[in-house]
Amino acid sequence: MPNSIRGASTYHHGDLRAALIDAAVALIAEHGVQGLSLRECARRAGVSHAAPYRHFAEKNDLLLAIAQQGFGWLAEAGRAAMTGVTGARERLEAYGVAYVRFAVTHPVHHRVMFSEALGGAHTQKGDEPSFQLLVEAASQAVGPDDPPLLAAVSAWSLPHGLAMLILDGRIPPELVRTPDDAERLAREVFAMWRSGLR
Amino acid sequence: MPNSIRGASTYHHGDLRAALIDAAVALIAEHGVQGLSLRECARRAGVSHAAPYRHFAEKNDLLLAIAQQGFGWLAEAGRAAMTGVTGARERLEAYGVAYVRFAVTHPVHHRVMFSEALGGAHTQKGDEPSFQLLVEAASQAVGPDDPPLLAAVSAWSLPHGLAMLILDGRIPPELVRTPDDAERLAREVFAMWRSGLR
DNA sequence: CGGGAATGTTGTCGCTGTCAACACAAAGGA
DNA sequence: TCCTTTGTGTTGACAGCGACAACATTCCCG
Repeated sequence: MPNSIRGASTYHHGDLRAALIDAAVALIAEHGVQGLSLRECARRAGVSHAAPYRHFAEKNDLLLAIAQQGFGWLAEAGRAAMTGVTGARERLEAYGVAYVRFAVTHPVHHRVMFSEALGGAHTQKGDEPSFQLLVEAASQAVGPDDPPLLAAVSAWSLPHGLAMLILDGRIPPELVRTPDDAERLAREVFAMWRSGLR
Repeated sequence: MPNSIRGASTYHHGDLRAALIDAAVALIAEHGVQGLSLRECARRAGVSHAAPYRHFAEKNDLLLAIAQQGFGWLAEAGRAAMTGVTGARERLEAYGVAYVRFAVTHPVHHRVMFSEALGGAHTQKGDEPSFQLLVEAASQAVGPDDPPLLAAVSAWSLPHGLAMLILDGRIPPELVRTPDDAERLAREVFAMWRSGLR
């Protein structure tokens, strides 16, 4: 029972872990990953400066939790985008478009998921579901003898690069005002690689 | 006359600005952008903790200097890779391959160039030479009526995404042990988009 | 009802970015 | 030659941070 609901201030917060994650996401949205501070998160959660250490051994663990949340959402979005799509290449493209939309919809999560602070963390191993999804789709898009990994890397690089460029503000903002804009741009980029830039 | 050359310790360093940049690059290579510390840079340059402020108004300005150095090198590498290549699409691909090689050869610079800490900085405007180069090449690769910006974005996204994935360690390391490996991988990814993943 | 086990607090440490005040050195005009 | 100006490096200070230890409170389960 969080304080904010109860009104009265209880010694125990109730769901401090989730509150800290939310505060961290908000803080990163305001001041970037570099501007994240455990003490400020604690302040916003109405809790003392050392309380976060009961839930996260160190600052990076908080970032890791955000990343895990993001990878879960991404796998979900990718799965949803691919259901009903039958052609292998169409599935890859659907995943890519959903990838870009996810990045634009959850910019903080996407940035944290691929921030270097998580260097040696769990996402390095290929067992991330969102990545597995991609490799599966890729393996069906190439011949049985071709290395599926190469196809997966190829199919991942394009939406990943586009998403990064958008988040970094390198794409003219009028092209990506809304998630729908970003999705349309992603489709156009895919189309360009399918036809024009051959 | 730097202290290290003179042997004797002189009050004035001689080229502290460059020394600080080099120290910062080394530090980031060891501990990531988050692990960069002006005081540690000063220590490694054999100088007091506040000396860097005579050359950089704040920490971000040091990162900005690294980024500018990187953008210069990138434009240089891109120009070199495209000279002698005549076909418009071949030029775009040559730029992309050089882009990936640059990122692998100067990982710290590439990471800083696209780190969020530089948010509102100069690289946002499209007047970066390395970006101009890309737009020019793209405008020749599409029909005269097609928007060159879209082609540029498309041609940028793929190598940018691949470079990011490599730097983040998301590509199996045996594929990218050396810059030559990375360059080969980049060519294969381009080839895959040209033929297979249509 | 009682005693761990969680969870939150207070206090502390060293480190950092940044500023202000001061010290030294090089350059150039009198 | 001297002496002032300007650039550069130093010392000292302050607040904020991550992290730890010691302590307080509450929850839960036997």
